[in-house]
Amino acid sequence: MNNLDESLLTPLALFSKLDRAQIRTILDLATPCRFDLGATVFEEGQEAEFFYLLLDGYVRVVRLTPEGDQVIALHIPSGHLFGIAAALGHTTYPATSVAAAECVCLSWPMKLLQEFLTTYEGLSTGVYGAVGQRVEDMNNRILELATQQVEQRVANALLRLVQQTGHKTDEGIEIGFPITRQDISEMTGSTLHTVSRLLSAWEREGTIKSTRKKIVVTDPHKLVRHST
Amino acid sequence: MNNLDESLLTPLALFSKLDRAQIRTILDLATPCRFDLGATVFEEGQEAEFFYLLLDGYVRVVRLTPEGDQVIALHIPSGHLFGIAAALGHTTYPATSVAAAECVCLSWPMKLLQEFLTTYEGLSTGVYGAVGQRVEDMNNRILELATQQVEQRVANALLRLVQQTGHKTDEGIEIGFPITRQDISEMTGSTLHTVSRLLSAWEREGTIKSTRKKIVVTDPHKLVRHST
DNA sequence: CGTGCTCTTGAGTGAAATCAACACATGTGG
DNA sequence: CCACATGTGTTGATTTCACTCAAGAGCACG
Repeated sequence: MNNLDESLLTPLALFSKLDRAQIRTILDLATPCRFDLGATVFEEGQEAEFFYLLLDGYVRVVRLTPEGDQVIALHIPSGHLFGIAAALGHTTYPATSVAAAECVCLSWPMKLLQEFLTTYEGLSTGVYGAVGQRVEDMNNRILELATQQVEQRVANALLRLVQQTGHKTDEGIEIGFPITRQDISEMTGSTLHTVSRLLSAWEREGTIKSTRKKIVVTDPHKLVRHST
Repeated sequence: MNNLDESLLTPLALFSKLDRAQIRTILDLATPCRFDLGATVFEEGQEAEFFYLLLDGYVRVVRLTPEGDQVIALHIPSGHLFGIAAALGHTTYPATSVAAAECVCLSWPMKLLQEFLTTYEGLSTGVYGAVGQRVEDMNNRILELATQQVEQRVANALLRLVQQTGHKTDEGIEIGFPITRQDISEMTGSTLHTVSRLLSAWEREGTIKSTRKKIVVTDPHKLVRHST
């Protein structure tokens, strides 16, 4: 029996339909864990032993091609589940997960997932809703990759990052975790050179400010114009 | 009460865990329907009223960008469910579905989907397994679009079509429904001109044979070489 | 027997990758 | 504390892949 506080879960939309006792039960089965920036939570193809709830930080989901190119599939913000492969019939993880910032998580053995979903009616709606959200994101990503130019894709990627992870500073909205040109190129199917050129141009025209691993969007409206 | 024969569903993996009585019940709630080649089953954004089981034919799932570009997300082969938006928390269809060949379907009111999933334990595994399969496909598609050249993407698209819909003829394996260069370009984020050039080149080297709306792969191995 | 679709092919162009070189920051170990 | 390696970012020059533009040929259907 661990002593995790119920207030960890009660504010999360995912658990909003559960009562205190149910949350207590779930919490008592959880194992807390921490990951340093850059640490790997699990790798593509591994037996899917655990699923996770991200309490704080950001997790980056990446895939690797046989040729060695890396593609960033999505970023998970705190409060969301990840590694829920088994809910969709997988027994191995379909992608690698890496901590994009210091991360605090809870984990449960994968076999509990099916149990949770059937036992706690309210949970499955939320879980499958989240899956649906990700499917939609992926769909939009495909649309973008198939029809848009690199400039638009990079602008869209930044806008999404700002929207999902941004926090206000006195200069504008800053992306919530360290991110490199290389990372952005892997999110957009591009190269770090092209991304660097674009960001330089945008910095010159006053749309963003950027230092090493940090990007602040000062004029989101201009970015939106670049995105269409 | 309609008189649909139970043998429509019994061979399908999706229903393999249900007994005769359960299949009878489900079947009695179904409405059969037919779609001509090119007919629209439902459109993106519409209220999701029904979900469908494709008994025969092929359904093409397409999305439209604000700029009017069309992208083909995937093809549904017979025996599979489609329009199951509600299982992932959507109330509207996330994409448009068009008959890529003559289609025969069964349809059910969407509100029955939740009911079926909770009532028939064995069904939900299959349904979510299918969703997982599609998520994986989409993921691979993203990887392809982000890292591969047009030639490789077209080769992969053809291989997938052959695998999923192909049937043997005396010349090779033929794709199971009429398909144009334009269609292939919309599957690969390319243009009909580039696809035409590639197919011409492959025909010259003896990899495929193609006439209007028809493609026969005569040498799959060569195609595999073009795909990597 | 014209009127759309579908497909082909050539020529020119352009967006973004590649190639190449350097600048700057960060952290490490001697 | 400095020397050095490493990771990150910038920018120019060159190249190439695939798109755009353009024209025409073949087929299918009313």
